[in-house]
Amino acid sequence: MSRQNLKQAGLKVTQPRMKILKLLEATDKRHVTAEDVYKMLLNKKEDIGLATVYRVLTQFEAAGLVVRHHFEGGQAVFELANDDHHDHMVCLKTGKIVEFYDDIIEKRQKEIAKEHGFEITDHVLVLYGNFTDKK
Amino acid sequence: MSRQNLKQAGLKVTQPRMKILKLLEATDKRHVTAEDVYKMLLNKKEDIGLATVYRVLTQFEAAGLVVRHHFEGGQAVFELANDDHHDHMVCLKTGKIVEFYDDIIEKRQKEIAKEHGFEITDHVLVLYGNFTDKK
DNA sequence: ATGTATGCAAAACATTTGCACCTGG
DNA sequence: CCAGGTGCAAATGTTTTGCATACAT
Repeated sequence: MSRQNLKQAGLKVTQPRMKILKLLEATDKRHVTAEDVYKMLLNKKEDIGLATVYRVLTQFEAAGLVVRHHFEGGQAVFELANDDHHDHMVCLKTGKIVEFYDDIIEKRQKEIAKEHGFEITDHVLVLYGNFTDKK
Repeated sequence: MSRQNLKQAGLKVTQPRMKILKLLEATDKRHVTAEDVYKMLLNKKEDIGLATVYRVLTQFEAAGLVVRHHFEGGQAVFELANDDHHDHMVCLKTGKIVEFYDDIIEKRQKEIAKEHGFEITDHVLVLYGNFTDKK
């Protein structure tokens, strides 16, 4: 439950933090910008400043509750962190984002890093393009 | 030769464009920010505005002469485009960037895209971490 | 000549920060 | 009560733009 997540993260359970976390859990958009969150809160008549949204999301990121991505286009997008790692496919036309995970790629990355005496702390794999199928 | 590249790209051969292109070809740093370019030009007593550097780099990108990357940390970095695609390994401590290419990963990306009815126009794979070896 | 490029300063963005006030435990 | 959190406005850092001037063809 949200309240627990915040406490575990060592964050005081305040209204803004609770509201933002719940919103992230409730929304059907897995990937949102700080501005998105801010506007969604405005629509709900919640009175939270944009600066606070940024601060809270940054704290959530530090706590591992959310992941911040820098896809194309200035704004960073945040997604609720779920246990498993995954990469992204971003449609340049519609903005649609699909997540995927591939063991072969993950394994090769580790091998390649080792070959270069490199220790991976994180990685980003994003495919940009567009969906061609019916739907 | 630089002059040709510009003409082929449909860009008028002006001093700023020539100087920036030559600088990119001459420097040993493959990855530079707009600010880097601007400062390098200042050091050479070339009088080119930062705005022009941005404009020119953006045109070069559109022309396929350079590639723009958004690694961690606000600024975009540009690299001279050479025929072959490659991915990057970025050291979070030193900023060192190593390029690599792996057929297995490239192939899997295409397969995965196909599985999702997705047409890749571009992709980004960056490993963040740090080099552990001697050097 | 003449349409395009440039330089400068100002604007535009996304994000961060300073500070007085509010709030959770 | 009191450290920490919040809102607002102002600051920041990067990139873009408007406009008068300069340049390439």
